Amino acid sequence: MDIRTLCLGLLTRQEATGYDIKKVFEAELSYFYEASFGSIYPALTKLTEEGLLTCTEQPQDKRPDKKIYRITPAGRLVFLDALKQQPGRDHVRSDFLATVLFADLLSPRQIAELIDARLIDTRCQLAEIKTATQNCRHSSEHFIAGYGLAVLQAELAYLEEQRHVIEGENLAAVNSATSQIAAADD
Amino acid sequence: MDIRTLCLGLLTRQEATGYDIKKVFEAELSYFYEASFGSIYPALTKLTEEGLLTCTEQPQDKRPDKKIYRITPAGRLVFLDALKQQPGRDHVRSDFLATVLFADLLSPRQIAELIDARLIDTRCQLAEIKTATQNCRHSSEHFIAGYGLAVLQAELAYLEEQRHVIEGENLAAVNSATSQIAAADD
DNA sequence: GAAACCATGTAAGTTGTTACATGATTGG
DNA sequence: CCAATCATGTAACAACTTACATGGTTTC
Repeated sequence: MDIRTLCLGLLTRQEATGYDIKKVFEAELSYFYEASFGSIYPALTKLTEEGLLTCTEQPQDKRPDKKIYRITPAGRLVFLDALKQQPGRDHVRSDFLATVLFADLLSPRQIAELIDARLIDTRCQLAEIKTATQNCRHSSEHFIAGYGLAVLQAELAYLEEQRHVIEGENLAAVNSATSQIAAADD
Repeated sequence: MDIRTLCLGLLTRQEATGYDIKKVFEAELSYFYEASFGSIYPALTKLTEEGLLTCTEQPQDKRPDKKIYRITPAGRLVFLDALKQQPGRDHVRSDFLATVLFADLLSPRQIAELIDARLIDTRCQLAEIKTATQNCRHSSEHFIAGYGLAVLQAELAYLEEQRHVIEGENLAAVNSATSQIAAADD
């Protein structure tokens, strides 16, 4: 699902400005989607040209006019149609794991720093999701936030329990990782 | 880290053809990266032009020549430098979660099908990683595979335990505290 | 007084995918 | 006999990011 379609979807919930939509991407959706103004504003403009949105300009003192977008019946139909498509696989892109893949080219200290930073950032992300969840109105938003929390917590636990596998450079490390994978078979 | 850099990194391990590299992306890296031939082949060509790789053509009967790439000392330096950059946040893009976000627009049956398909696919992905792991030689590869397994298992558990939140037709209990949004929908 | 927030938008650039082009070989 | 595997590559396209452009307001 592209940004354009997601914007349309968010507008099935309530009217919003481009700025509002950006905030939703940064909060509720931050775990599984990202979007910059450079993709949101053009998407809204084009959806409006196509008759899927309407736009009301609300003048403001000493600021650009606020453009409030609302979905049209046609827009609703188009979105419902997009929603019926069966979703493909998730796309995960992790610079962290790509770096870890080449841990043998880094010093133990660099590896330790890498993982420490990751732990901090993951905890930070957990806190962000928890904060964002307080504004959720739909049960589906809670479900999604919970999904993100479950994944991040699993990552934290794995990192804490298994970091020694890449931090220590001995053979025992390999055996430990292997047994972890074997245990997962159950 | 872009595909180009990852190709360079994979070639620090051992020589390979573009085809070989594609297989690595489909197996060991499948959980957290994707790459098509359309990005791999041009990347290898360009890296070779820049002197970071060498290429040996090995003629084959009734097939295109096999092009075997090897990393140069310069290539190794460039990669090590890229590896020292602190990795940014993961990028996750999930059509599934984007769809779930609008679960209230789908019928209970559609939601059930959506989740059933997700469970099947997640189990399938788990199996794929387990299979791919059998070829791992480095402890870091085991670590990464374990990471993927840990995340996927957390997803499975969450889905199985929490699917009722979005499936239940009687959402009143879940929503009661916070649902004042009906007015926003027309 | 600096940072963050509010509010919009565009243009250039990056990065990647999909589809096409070619074509033999092997396994179920 | 059809699908998958082996093996390379290009061109058109899609989608998104970054940086630029503008500038007042609120909060620490």
